[in-house]
Amino acid sequence: MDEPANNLVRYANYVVESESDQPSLASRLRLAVVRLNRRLRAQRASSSVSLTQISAMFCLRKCGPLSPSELAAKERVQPPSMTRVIAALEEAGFVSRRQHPTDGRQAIVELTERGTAYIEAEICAREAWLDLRLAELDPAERELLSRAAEIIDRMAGQ
Amino acid sequence: MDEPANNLVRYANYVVESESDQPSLASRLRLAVVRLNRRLRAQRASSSVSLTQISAMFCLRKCGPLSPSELAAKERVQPPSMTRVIAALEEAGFVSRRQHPTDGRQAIVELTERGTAYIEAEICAREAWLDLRLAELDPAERELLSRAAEIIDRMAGQ
DNA sequence: TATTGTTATACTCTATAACTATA
DNA sequence: TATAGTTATAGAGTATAACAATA
Repeated sequence: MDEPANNLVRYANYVVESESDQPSLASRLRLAVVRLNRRLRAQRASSSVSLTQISAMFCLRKCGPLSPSELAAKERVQPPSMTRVIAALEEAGFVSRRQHPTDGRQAIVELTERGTAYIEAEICAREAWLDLRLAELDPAERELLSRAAEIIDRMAGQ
Repeated sequence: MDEPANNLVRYANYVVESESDQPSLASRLRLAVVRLNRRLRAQRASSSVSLTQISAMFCLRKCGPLSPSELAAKERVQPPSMTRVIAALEEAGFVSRRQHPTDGRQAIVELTERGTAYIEAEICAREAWLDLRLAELDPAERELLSRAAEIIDRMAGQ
């Protein structure tokens, strides 16, 4: 798994392969992600739930109840950031908090029925803009993005 | 170009195709982009230039000198947001501002020599994290991400 | 002493509304 | 009156540092 030399070789190959008058793959992927993220955040106006909050709720739905620290680690943010996300979700009634049965320091955060329903239903409407953009692509492009989403998420989770 | 009915059909097909126990492509792509964006922003600590500023400089390098409004439109942000980006870049000496020859209201923003050098050189170092992640992929995955970056940027630019 | 979580504080990115200067 | 740009202000998202409670 840990083969820096090999990675460097492959990296060199990849650089050499790229056309010299075009930005690197890293540059292009970064700019694409920055711009799509900006557009997605701009769609939040119609909803009271932010992208960050939705991302955390997705994580809870996928993983089940988690402590704030676990949730912060999975979302790759610092604990104080997650404190704020959880507080907002709790106030909205989308997650509940209870004490850990044996460790008084820990809390356990889980989706409420309302939070689950929100994630499973309202998100579709919320994603209308992206859904439309995706619908304008041809099936091969969507298939490509589907695999790209998997790779990107894997990279971001490292 | 404008075929909503066709898009709806294709959208329906795409929904039917997806596995019912898996989040939609829109959800997965959105979460992947949010998480990678977060990781990329976290890499900014070592540099004084933000992702947003770099994105604007890339645009200037690609398009040549632009007015603040044109730059804001291309980056899909509001003019006041671009005002701040330009001010920061100007203070850092990466862009310069001059008056439009005939229209006194307009300004023209362009990369300085220093800004051009920055974009063409220092970005590579700045993207070390993403470069490493990309180097760990196999060539087919990088090729896939290269095409995905193109599609994503096109979607975000609409 | 180490871990979990929160509070305090600050910075970036973005937006809208209101203003100034020019056309 | 319309356009280009800036200033004022606000809110989201994130971080680090310092603190409290528990193990």
